[in-house]
Amino acid sequence: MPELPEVEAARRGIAEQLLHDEIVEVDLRLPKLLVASDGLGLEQLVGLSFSEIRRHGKYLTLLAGDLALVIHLKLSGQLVGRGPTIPGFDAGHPVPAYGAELPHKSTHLIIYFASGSRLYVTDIRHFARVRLMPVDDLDGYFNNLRLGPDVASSAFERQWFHGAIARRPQSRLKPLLLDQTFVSGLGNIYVDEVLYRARLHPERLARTLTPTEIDQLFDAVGEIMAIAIPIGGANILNGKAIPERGDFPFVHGREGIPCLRCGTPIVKERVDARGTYRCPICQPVPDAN
DNA sequence: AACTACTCCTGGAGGC
DNA sequence: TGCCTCCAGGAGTAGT
Repeated sequence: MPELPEVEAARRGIAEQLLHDEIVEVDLRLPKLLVASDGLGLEQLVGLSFSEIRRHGKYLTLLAGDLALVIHLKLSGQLVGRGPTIPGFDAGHPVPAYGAELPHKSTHLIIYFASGSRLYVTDIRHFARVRLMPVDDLDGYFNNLRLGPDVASSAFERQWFHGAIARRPQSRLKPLLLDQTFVSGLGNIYVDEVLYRARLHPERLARTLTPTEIDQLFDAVGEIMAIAIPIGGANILNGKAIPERGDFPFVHGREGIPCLRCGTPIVKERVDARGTYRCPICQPVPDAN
């Protein structure tokens, strides 16, 4: 699913290929994709162009005039750029059933630009949302979400992390890292990757971590992001699997496959109703806390 | 305030 | 092969 690296790939694609290109038409095919503030509609984007794009965690914000689009791809959303004068990009969850043809049954929004470029929003499961609001409402919207620091930003800092872990002593590590108000950007796949790299069991309690283990966890977040972001995430790059991605993801989705470190078969379990993968030797079950 | 449960969806996988 | 059932899960919201 689209997590920070995939959303960052979308941010870069839009930033490099679709800014400052006049919007000439907007085609909303799945009305509930859009959540618009009172009195606003996507047709008000026509004649404007996107001037800036920001990302915080898994949220993207596009600015056009005094309007803002806030996009969340949720479980299965995808942003695709196409055009006669741009390289194009595919970021997020692919829609394999329909191949490369666009638009298709799961294409829910198309934004047409003056250059001939198009931005497609696709989503198999219809969970993604695009919010349209006045720029002046952005701060209020994000303040209300109370997002933690973006794990790929300078705000995600080692000493802060030690303190933040200490403030959530009773939390299990996996639910804690998935909590976007704790840190922002990690989802089910990358939390598994981070905990595997840090050799920590998903249900360890925060208060049982030694300072060294907190450092390992902090470092693992940065290292996994440093691997995933340059390749555009775990799912796809430019619409197809990434042959050069090697073994990545290292643990998620690898049930029964030998651990890359010790050869023990990876196990799949449920933690808070989420499929969770770990190495039973590298990430041993904690003692009773 | 801080938990948990429920909700939204449909392609793909598995059973027979 | 085909029909059926079930699963995947981020985050907003309602309920406790």
